Amino acid sequence: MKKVTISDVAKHANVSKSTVSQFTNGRYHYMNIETKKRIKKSIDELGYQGNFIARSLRVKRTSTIGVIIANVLHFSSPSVIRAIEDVCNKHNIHVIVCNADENPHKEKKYINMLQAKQLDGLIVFPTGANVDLYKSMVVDNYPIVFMDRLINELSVDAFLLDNEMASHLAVSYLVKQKHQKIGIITPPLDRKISPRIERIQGYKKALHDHGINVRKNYIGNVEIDEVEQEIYRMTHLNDPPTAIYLINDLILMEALNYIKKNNINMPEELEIISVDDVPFADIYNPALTTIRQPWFKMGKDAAHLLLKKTHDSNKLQVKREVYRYKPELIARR
Amino acid sequence: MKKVTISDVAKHANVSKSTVSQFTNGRYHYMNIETKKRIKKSIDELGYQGNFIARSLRVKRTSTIGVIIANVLHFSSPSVIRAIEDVCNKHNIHVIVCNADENPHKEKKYINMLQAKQLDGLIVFPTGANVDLYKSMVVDNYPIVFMDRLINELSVDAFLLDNEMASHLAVSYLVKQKHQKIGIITPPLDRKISPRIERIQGYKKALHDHGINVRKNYIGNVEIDEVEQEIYRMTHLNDPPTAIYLINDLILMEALNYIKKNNINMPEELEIISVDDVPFADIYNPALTTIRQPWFKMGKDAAHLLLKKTHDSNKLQVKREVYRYKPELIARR
DNA sequence: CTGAAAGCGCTTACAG
DNA sequence: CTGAAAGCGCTTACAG
Repeated sequence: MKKVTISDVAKHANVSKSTVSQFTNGRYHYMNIETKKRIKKSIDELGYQGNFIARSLRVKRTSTIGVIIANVLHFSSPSVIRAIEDVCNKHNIHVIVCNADENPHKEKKYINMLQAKQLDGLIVFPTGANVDLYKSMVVDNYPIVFMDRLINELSVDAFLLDNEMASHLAVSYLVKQKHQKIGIITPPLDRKISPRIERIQGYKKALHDHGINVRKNYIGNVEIDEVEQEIYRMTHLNDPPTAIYLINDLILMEALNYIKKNNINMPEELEIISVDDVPFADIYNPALTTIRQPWFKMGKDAAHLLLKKTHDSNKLQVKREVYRYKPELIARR
Repeated sequence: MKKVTISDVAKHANVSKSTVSQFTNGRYHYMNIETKKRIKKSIDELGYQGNFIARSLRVKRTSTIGVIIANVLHFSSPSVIRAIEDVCNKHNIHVIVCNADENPHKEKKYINMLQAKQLDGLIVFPTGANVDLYKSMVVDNYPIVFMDRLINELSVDAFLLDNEMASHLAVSYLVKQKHQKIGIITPPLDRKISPRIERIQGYKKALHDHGINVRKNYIGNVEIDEVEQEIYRMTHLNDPPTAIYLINDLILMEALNYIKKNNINMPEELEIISVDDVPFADIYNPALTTIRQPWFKMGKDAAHLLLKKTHDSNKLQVKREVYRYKPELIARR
């Protein structure tokens, strides 16, 4: 597996490495047609393939960006990744995807790894920790963009759902279905992950707008493996909620599991609604009402902005921009 | 965003680049303790982070492998990827995942890209085309391993399901449920994608073993967007099948869609079984019986073998190994 | 229109 | 125990 290098091509075509390089980089407007032909022929005959690593070292640009997903288990991951890849492909930029698994240590490891690999920029769904690490990246003016989550101390552009509106859609839908006793389940709030906080706030605000009192009992902030027992707790209150708002798809899965195992009649005995559409929402029995995030659009926009940043990385970021996207209610019954 | 290099560290610590390099590579058994301390201090003070690209160029090893998935829409993708990443992480190897989208052109583009990036090896779910490209990789003794699919002309190790057994499990299960009229739906067979072919063969063989005649009418090989009309066709035959074997999860999704839209009673009016477990099989109403592939194990094994190959890439492959994995029936009713 | 030279940031024999 | 030198495979001013 001996590799053919630019020197081999140069020798074979009887020109200098410089000339071959000009050719492979498409700068041959002024090149003798014979030279061009000879180089082309040599490349084909030798099966020459450029060494991207060597090129990157020289030009100080890897034409590669990284994306760090907080948790790939979300059903939305493929769409976001796909959207990012689509725009990057068009610009001949490669994408490396990493899964932080909601684990700040993993997140940090990946960031260090990606920086060591000299990636041109990063799109990240931050776990919420590693603030100092991000801060130093901001100071270095390293191109970076957040998705889904906001970190207040950091001046990093972010692409997010209008979470308050999402909660408003959810609560209003349930109220319209004659529900007044509405619970909510979110993952833990300790790491101050913005969508969780904002969705809870939105939920409280929406209840208020509908003249419904917030009941502490109806609010659950629990780990994913405690969701079932949390639903058990809520549904076994003296005056239990008749509907529960689940703030993401993973919680939805747990809820469906509980509902099924306990033969709960949905929606008669318990109604649910969740943020993030799932691929089986349509075919489920009964069909699931969800609130869709425009992930594909968000991914595209984030990628575009990041690519722009990688090109004018000299320009210092003046102020953080936060792009909010409208959620969409998909009422399926 | 001026980068700190090894030279900066050397200057700052008053040693040579060689010595810094020895230090960062952990070869400092013989190093003066003072020198070690000075270097450590300089690295910390300057915030030095090695340039992986430069290192890769020098050592001719990127410590990175690629995986090309034929179609990430399969629900199994996360597990396989996760398994591969787990073993690679343990060996400090990075992973780049690409999605060929069942598109041979994309597949080719990605392979070229990954080779240009000097990846140490590839795990691929081949689309079935690009045989010549793979052939040249085999000739070059480039480390590569196939998953899920086999290409007969190519001497590439492969990790696959025992597809015949999967079909046997499916058919036997249905027969045990008193079905004698059993259909099958697969994607198109033109590209000779081995699991499709083998599952059909296994289906025929299993029917035969149960003394049931194969009926041409009961076999559908169609594109994913034609699955619904194919089910329509089969269920509207004079003597329609009472059960259908769906050979993958994407076909299952379409089938469920059809069944739901047409208010078909499952399993009374039509029973189904499918290969590849889906995340909602348990919570679906009614629960879905599936045939599980040990994707996690397959991914781990494939990664281990590939890493091994990247280390003795001088050893010429003598003969292709095909590793077959046992499917597992998950009867959920 | 083409080539010689320098250099990107590392590592690795080798010398001392 | 430490350093000078060569070189990985490219690209890019610059000279001619």
